[in-house]
Amino acid sequence: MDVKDLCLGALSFGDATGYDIKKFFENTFSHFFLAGYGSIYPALASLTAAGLVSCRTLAQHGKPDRKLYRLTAAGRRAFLDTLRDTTPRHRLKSEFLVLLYFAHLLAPARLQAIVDQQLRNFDGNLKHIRQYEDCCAAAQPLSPGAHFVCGYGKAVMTAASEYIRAHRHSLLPPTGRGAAPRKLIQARRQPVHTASRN
Amino acid sequence: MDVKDLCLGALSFGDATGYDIKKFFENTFSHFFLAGYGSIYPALASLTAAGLVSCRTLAQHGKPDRKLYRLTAAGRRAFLDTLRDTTPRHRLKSEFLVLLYFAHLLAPARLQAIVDQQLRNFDGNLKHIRQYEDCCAAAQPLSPGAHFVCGYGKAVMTAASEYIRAHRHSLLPPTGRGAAPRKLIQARRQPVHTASRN
DNA sequence: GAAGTCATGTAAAATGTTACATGATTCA
DNA sequence: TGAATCATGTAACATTTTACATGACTTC
Repeated sequence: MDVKDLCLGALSFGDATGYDIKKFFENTFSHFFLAGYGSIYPALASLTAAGLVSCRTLAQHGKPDRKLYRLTAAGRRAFLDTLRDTTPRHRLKSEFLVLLYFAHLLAPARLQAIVDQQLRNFDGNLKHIRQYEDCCAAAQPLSPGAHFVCGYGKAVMTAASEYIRAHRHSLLPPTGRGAAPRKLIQARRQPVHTASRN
Repeated sequence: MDVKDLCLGALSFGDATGYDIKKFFENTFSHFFLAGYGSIYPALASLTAAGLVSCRTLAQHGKPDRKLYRLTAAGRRAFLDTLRDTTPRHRLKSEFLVLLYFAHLLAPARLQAIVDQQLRNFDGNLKHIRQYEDCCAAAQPLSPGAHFVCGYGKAVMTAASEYIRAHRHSLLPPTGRGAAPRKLIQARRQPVHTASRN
């Protein structure tokens, strides 16, 4: 399932331009699927060539023409096929966790900054989801799928935040006012024969 | 942060072959970073060319020669620089959630299968993390980073599982013994003008 | 006056996945 | 006898990211 398929999905809710589709992705999928213009515009071009979407060009003054895309019957069928056949993968790619795994090689201040930044990100994402829910719910009730997915995002990010807040101390060397005078902990050089056998 | 950097990280725990490194990734990073041979072997070749790792070839009978890689001083420095400079991103890419977002276009049986499969995956991953913790802890206490990252994985996947178990019914049309005789719910055709403006 | 929004795209570079190719040994 | 483990790699393909290029209008 790639950006092309997601574009079909976005268009299943109505006609849109590439720009609109990016907005839609940001509002709706931001916490589990992202795409930039550099993949959306080529995807739309390729879908048009394949006859899965059609395109009406609307002239504008000053700005580039708006290109309004619409699902064709073939496109709708293709999307349903994708939904039927796609293997539901679920992959996390986290430099954040990699860095924390190597906490013993990081300066304490760096570690602090990384953790704080991630907590802010989660807070921002949570806020974003809540806004999306409120703003959509004002217009019409969210579809069950949208509702489920928002709830999932909130549940997971809340759990992640709580875990981080509860356990961040275990990564940091004991420091600060009231504690014992700051003792720099040396990054232990690991012995060079853990993973090898023979 | 790419596979090359992760290879340096793996080698920071000791010399290893490409094969060992893949094992290491699977044991250690599997829930937030994966790489296959097709990216590991080229990465090691390129690191060797760049002088960040050195390579000893050990002949074997029948099998291809083992190539034992070791971090060079430059490699160790490069890895520390990466740890210092990498922006800690954290991205989920989930076809699972995309499919659920479009629950209204999925056959009920398909929806069931998707959800069940994902729950099994989470259970499997949780088991995998627990085994890793137990097996490592038997040898030596886990590093704080490793411990934190395992705990994070468990916390998040547990929350995800619980959320799914608690809310999956909201995706499925009411069905089954005891309930009202199965009433097929038609996938509502969405009107075609939600996302467009103008 | 600066920043943000609307609006399109291309091209190069980086990255990663998949399939292929080989083959002995060990375990059930 | 078949599957799994050990062990390497290449080549083609797919995909994504990043930077570039343009430019008017609106809001602070």
